[in-house]
Amino acid sequence: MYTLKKNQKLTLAQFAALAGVSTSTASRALNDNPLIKQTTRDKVQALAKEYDYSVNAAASRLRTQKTNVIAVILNLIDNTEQSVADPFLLKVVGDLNKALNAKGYELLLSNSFMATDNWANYFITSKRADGLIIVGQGKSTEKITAAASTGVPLVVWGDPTSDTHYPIVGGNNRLGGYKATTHLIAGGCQRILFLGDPGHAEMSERHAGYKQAHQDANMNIDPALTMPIDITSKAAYTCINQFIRDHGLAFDGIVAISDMVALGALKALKERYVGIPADVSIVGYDDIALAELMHPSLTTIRQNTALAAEKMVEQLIAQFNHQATHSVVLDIELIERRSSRTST
Amino acid sequence: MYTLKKNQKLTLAQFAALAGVSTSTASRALNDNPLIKQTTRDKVQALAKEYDYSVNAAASRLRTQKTNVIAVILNLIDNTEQSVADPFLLKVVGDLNKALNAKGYELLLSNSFMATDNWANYFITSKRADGLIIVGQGKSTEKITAAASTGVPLVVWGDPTSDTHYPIVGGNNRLGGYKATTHLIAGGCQRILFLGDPGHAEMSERHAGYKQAHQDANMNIDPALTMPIDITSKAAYTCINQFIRDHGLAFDGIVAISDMVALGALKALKERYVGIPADVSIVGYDDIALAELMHPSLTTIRQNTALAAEKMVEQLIAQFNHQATHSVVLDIELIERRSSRTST
DNA sequence: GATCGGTTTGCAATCGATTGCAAGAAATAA
DNA sequence: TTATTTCTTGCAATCGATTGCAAACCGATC
Repeated sequence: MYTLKKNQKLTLAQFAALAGVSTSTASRALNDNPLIKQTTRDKVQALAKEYDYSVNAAASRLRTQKTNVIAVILNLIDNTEQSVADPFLLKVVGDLNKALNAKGYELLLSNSFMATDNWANYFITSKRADGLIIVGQGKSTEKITAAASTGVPLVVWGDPTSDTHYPIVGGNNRLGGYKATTHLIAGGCQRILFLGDPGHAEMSERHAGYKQAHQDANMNIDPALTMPIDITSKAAYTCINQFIRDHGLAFDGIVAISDMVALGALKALKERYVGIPADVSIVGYDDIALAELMHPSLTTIRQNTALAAEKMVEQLIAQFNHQATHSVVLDIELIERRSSRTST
Repeated sequence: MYTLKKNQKLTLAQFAALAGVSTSTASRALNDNPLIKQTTRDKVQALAKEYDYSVNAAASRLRTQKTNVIAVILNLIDNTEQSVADPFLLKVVGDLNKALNAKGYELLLSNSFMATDNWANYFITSKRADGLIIVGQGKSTEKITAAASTGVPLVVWGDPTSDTHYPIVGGNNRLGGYKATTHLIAGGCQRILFLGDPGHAEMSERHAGYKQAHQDANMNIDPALTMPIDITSKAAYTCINQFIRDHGLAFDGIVAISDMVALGALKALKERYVGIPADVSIVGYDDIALAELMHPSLTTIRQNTALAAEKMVEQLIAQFNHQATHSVVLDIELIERRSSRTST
């Protein structure tokens, strides 16, 4: 008994012998196949626990052509260092992990720097995973389009209004940009900086919302206030410093493309003793855990990543079942905190 | 030609036929086996690219009994919500991803909540991964010990001074606690709070450093100043508020167990208009990206996670090669910023 | 032209679980 | 008792790549 437990490499055949059944019965019993009598199933499953037997995943995957693994690819923006350190991205990964596990899938983590260029080939054809979840559209969507065109099941976190043949899950970016800007305008801001690169799909939508908000308020839009920077706090910090050096404090509000960007801006302003929100109001994006901890706490647009993760998994599974899929736009929410003046 | 490319499911046999060689030659050529003539290898590899052929990982794993996958388990502290959102943990994951990829391994992400209780069995025996990297010792090390006792290759991120049969990689926690505390004492602090639960291995070491620093400075240690809280900013926030309500501002320094904890404390203090560092100095731990962005920027103990990740992978690979392994203590570094008074 | 040494290639068994099909057991009907 | 139906179970082929061993090949030497 004991020695058997120690013997790690129980094979299904050996285990079936122990249980006194054939391999087919053993296999079916372990998979709770109703073809097998309930009492037999119970007995076999109990024995499996006792002997620490578990199915060889490699063999099973070879035979069934299913891996129950989903590859999650962090599609970082190429040259920049938005990097794997971005708390928001990692939060998404954490939520995906939870959502996938809930559906019985495992999560294989990759980023766009490693792996090959041919995602479909590397992950799917070679049977490493059953589907792809790509976090971020990057600046170009070439690789994504290429993968999708091979018919590989995939879902993207990005801007859901993009017109694509694959489903995209994301927040309502235009509304987010709109709400953020409107909130600042309501608080009395006249000249609002937009910190983020509109060349990127999601950012472009937010920028559209930013412009819309100006129009609706009959304010004209100064293109010089749109700063196309990388999505990092450092870029924001540098940008604000540079801007003030060049033009003085020629703004009274900031719409930042992420909380990290907002924090970088905040730091630059504080160092110059600019009052927040007295002199400049700031709105971030994402609502990462730290937004609330800042001083002043950061007004921001919250994205519901847990729900997003569920939706992504849902859309992916739909593809496995050959059901129709569609992009999903998630509601966003303005979280008012202390970094912005309240409407008067 | 074109139709062939579209036909996704090329098998090695079919591919070999295309290339005009046997499966064995094809297989060897793809693996750069020197048995095969160089020109043949080149030809086969070129063809593989052209036809988008890649080996079926499931079949390969079944045959070779190697997966080239490492399972990374976030060993969260059970009841609390240190959660997958902790930036430090996720930073470690990001670094591990990089270090593993560099050595040709893929990263399967799990956390202690999912999966089964029997890690060795679930991941290794069932051939899902070749080894385990466990991030965090949790509050009990039962599962780890159980897994290690089966002889499974594993490495732990935790307190390397723990006496174990498996290698642990981690920072010099005692020195970290010591340096943090000494720094505060040098800055004139008299009553220093310790925010973190000494019941946890790493924390216990840091606490030992904290005590040592007091002794070396001939200061006595007030046990009432040690606050055994969860590793979350929220717990810290609550704790500080409670403490001040009960005892007033009966401290002038804080050693926090993580930057997140420090930030929670910081928030509570700022809300009460306590001057940082004028009234209270704070030192965090980890040096997450946000430490620098805080206002005041956070003095903290930096852990070199990138190096740690490399060391962990190294120790794991050593086990694959049946070489001796050992725990690794990494240097830590005090990063002086603005949340603490400088030595006078 | 036969033989030898060395290089290059191919045959066929193997890894372990799954599953279509068919046989065996049990239960019911005639 | 035998025929028929309904449950259960088992046989054996299959998934696709790898690799020990042996065969084929090449040029050179005797």
